[in-house]
Amino acid sequence: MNVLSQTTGYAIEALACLAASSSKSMMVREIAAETGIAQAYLAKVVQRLVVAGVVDSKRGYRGGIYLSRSPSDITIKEIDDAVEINRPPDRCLLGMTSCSEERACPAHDYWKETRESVRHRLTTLTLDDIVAFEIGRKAGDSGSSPLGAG
Amino acid sequence: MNVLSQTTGYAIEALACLAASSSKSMMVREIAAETGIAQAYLAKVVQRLVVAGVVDSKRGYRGGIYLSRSPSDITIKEIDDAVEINRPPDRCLLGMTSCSEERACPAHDYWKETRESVRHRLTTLTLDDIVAFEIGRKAGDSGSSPLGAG
DNA sequence: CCCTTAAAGGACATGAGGGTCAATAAAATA
DNA sequence: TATTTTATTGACCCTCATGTCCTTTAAGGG
Repeated sequence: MNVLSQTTGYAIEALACLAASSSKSMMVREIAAETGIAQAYLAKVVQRLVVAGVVDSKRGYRGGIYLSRSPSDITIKEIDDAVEINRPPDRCLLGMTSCSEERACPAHDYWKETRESVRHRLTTLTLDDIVAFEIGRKAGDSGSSPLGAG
Repeated sequence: MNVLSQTTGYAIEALACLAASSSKSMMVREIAAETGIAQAYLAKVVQRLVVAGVVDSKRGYRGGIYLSRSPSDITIKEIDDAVEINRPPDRCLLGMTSCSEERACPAHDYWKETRESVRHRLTTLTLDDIVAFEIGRKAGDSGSSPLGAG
């Protein structure tokens, strides 16, 4: 049971790394080194963020990428949408293809509410929250999560 | 955002079809015809259910498959476990590999609770509930779901 | 203008999920 | 026993997510 893909996870980690950096701009290579994500693949992921306008980029000498907005203004949902292009529609909770809005399966309404709840979290959570997580992580801290036990 | 795989969905539909049938036993071919699932693939899926002891089978002339227990005694979770062999562990809500129980991401606790809620639904919901769904479907009925709006 | 540098982009590799097809094994019946 | 029937099994194919490698394009600095 997964919500965001591993690739979207990479995007989040990379952007959090960028947002947490003291310098405004970073090279993909630096981010890859810090996060441990494979550089060549991360470059492809970053490309999608550039296309979506989440980050801006500059080529060549002294090039790199930088956030197009404040971290508090970039939601996880937005990052996910940027990365997951041509996303297949959500399946029924039970995986049944015969389940539809008109003829709901026994878990249909429950699942609809749950999906909506998750979607709400994703639009509420911003890069700032992730940065706090990353900082805490480096400090060996186990500080409380911004959203609590939900 | 998917919970059960398409293949598990096939298993549920097939078992519901079997449970709803007036005859105790059905051939895979019949179930495939009624559900619209590809026969050759359904045979493989059914095989996993046989191995897991959810259904029994008989080969040759007048052979077929039949439920090993009452439909009210077969949970969706059990079907899922039977089908999903070697299932990879659940990812963090945010897809971050660096998230763990020791150093939780900002959505960790929330996601843990949500996962548990879904798991509970899956262990509560039985084949009987699905059969009711299928029967209502054939009748063009839009009857209420056994579990309500959750 | 030439060289270096870093993002952009294309070609290809790999593994899992979903799916097909043909061969094999057991069960009933003629 | 021979034939039919149906589950079982193995080999193969397609698509997609993930990932690597190599070339191309733009931007600065000498």
